[in-house]
Amino acid sequence: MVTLKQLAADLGVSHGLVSRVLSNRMGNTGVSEKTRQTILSRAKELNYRPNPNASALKRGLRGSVGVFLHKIGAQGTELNLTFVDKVATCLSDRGLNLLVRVFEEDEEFLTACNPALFRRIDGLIVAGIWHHSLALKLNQFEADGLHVVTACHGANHNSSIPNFEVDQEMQGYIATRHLIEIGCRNIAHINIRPPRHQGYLNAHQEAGLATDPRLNIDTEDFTRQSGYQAMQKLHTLGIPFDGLVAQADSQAAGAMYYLLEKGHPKESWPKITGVDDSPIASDYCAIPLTSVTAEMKTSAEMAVAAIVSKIEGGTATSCLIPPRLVVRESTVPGTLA
Amino acid sequence: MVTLKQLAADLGVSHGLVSRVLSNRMGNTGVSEKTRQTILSRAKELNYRPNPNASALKRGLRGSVGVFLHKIGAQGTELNLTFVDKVATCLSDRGLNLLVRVFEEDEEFLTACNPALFRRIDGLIVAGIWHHSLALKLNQFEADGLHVVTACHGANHNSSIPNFEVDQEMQGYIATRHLIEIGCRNIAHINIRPPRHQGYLNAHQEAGLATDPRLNIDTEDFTRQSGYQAMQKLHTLGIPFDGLVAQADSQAAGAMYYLLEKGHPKESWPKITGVDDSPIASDYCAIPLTSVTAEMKTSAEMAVAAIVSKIEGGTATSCLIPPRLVVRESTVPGTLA
DNA sequence: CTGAAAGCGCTTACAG
DNA sequence: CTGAAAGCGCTTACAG
Repeated sequence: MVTLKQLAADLGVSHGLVSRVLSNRMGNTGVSEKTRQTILSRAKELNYRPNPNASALKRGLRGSVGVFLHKIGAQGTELNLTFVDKVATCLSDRGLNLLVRVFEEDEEFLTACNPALFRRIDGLIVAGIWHHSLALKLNQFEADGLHVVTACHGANHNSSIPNFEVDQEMQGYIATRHLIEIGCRNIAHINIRPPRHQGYLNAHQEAGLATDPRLNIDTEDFTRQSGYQAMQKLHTLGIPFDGLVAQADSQAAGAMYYLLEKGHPKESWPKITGVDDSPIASDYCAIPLTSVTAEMKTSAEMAVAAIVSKIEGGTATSCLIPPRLVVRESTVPGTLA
Repeated sequence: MVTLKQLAADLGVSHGLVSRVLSNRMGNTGVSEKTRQTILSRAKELNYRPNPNASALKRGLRGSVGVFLHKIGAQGTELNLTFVDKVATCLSDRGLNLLVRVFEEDEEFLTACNPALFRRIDGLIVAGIWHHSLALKLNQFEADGLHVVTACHGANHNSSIPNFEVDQEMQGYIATRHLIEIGCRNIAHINIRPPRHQGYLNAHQEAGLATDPRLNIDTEDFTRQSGYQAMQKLHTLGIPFDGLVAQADSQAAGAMYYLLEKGHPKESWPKITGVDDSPIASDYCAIPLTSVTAEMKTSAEMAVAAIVSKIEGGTATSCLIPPRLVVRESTVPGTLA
């Protein structure tokens, strides 16, 4: 557990110099390259790490970043854990601590957002679903001097707060394009988020195909139940279709469950896609589900980079992250899981 | 953002006194009750919070606790997120930071356990599955002066490291007792963890019932697939049974899926129980599943209390946490979800 | 090109 | 009963 002073004494230079060299904040100070190298290599040898508490104290920082998570995704998707894990690792790599809170309801969020908490963090990453009252709150935090970035779905791009979310329109688009490419010509849609629906429409337009509005089923939430009911409605309609774009793995699971329960042989099922690429897709669907990624890791990385930049006085701009398609049995039989 | 000195100046006393009063560490110091109350109330009014960095620095602590999570439970159970969330809240309430890492493989764990990390934490909470090589590693950390507690399943109780886990024998016991109470007399068992199996046996013995060893199906893992295959084996055996104790919600889900796929009417299904009380039980089973809790929140609370106690120079002892039964449709039709 | 010194906000042994 | 003072491990403006 070597300290700066011990390291400096060992090297025979002042600890101020060592600090400046190691943190690469030389200011008006100069060093010979030789001394610099000696300091760097000895620091490595002795495994020196600055004490984050002392550093933060001196620099007037807290050394922690808050990560507030509104639970998103249907239960069981584990999107949240993936996000937290990645944020934690990225922050830790930069010597920052993490203050996590997970919320199910807005009220809990507001309670947790108290002055006591804000005394302990330099910045706040908020993840979940974007909505107007949340944005107002966050703008107020910014005005009070707390740096904020979001990794929220459906963010308003006019907001001055940088946001990092997957491109939902592209999610709808690549799922639909995939179905078209493998030969589907009548593709139903379990609809809830307009951007994803737009992607569904765009893929059809690009391929010169018409969409049948009757095959679009609006739903209220991302539960398995809503997928089940949507499939039931489609079935009742009686219009044949050979593809189904669901907006969540959980909904796709519910749709498959309906088909299974009603005894439809699997060979007769439409080709189905989901969204999230969650354990539900790989393990909890009747047929392993082709799905579009939610890019939680990427948004975590970007959110951390952005909050760090803001804390250090820099800037950060929003980014819409492109998703990827993960092909499984539900659209291409014989695919290895 | 009031500091100790500002608060002291406002009160007209020395900041040393304020520190001692607020932290309740009076040592040889005395204060009149009146002064004490004045200090306390003014601190509250001004919303004073000690700077955790300064406090930790002075006290020779790091102010952070590591939480290392070996992913446990089948995917989709969200046990891990529940645990992290609770640990985070408990630590935060005590002014401690959190350094989370989530691991899937032992190797990642070992890589993360490096000196650089240990410079940043006062203690380590390890959650996941207990195994011997892990224990050796943890004992070594303890020897190196890092405080460790575990919240691991299947811990060896001879270990000197305090462990907080749900009572697995009781999990098997209360699930089985419940089935016996509602009238089941031939109860199959999807078996993987010996303690849970022991609980299954104990419940029978207590009720004066014999168990049929042929209805015990050994499995290799907690996946849905293993539950599916176990149900298939039971079906092939042809021995009638009216209850089924699965050792995980995921296995129960797989067993139900088999029954559904083979077209067995739900009325003819055995009464089924799971373990974990996860979203799988409530949302992803063909029938909402009666399940036994994993008590992740309680073990998180206990682990935090224990690590804090150790850091502050106290002691901590292991605890086996009693689980609870959550009754749903799969054993008592008509139960509200 | 380099070092001495002040100070971040606390805690606590010590002196009165 | 109470306060002045040293010092935790850093960073950085300043003097040489």
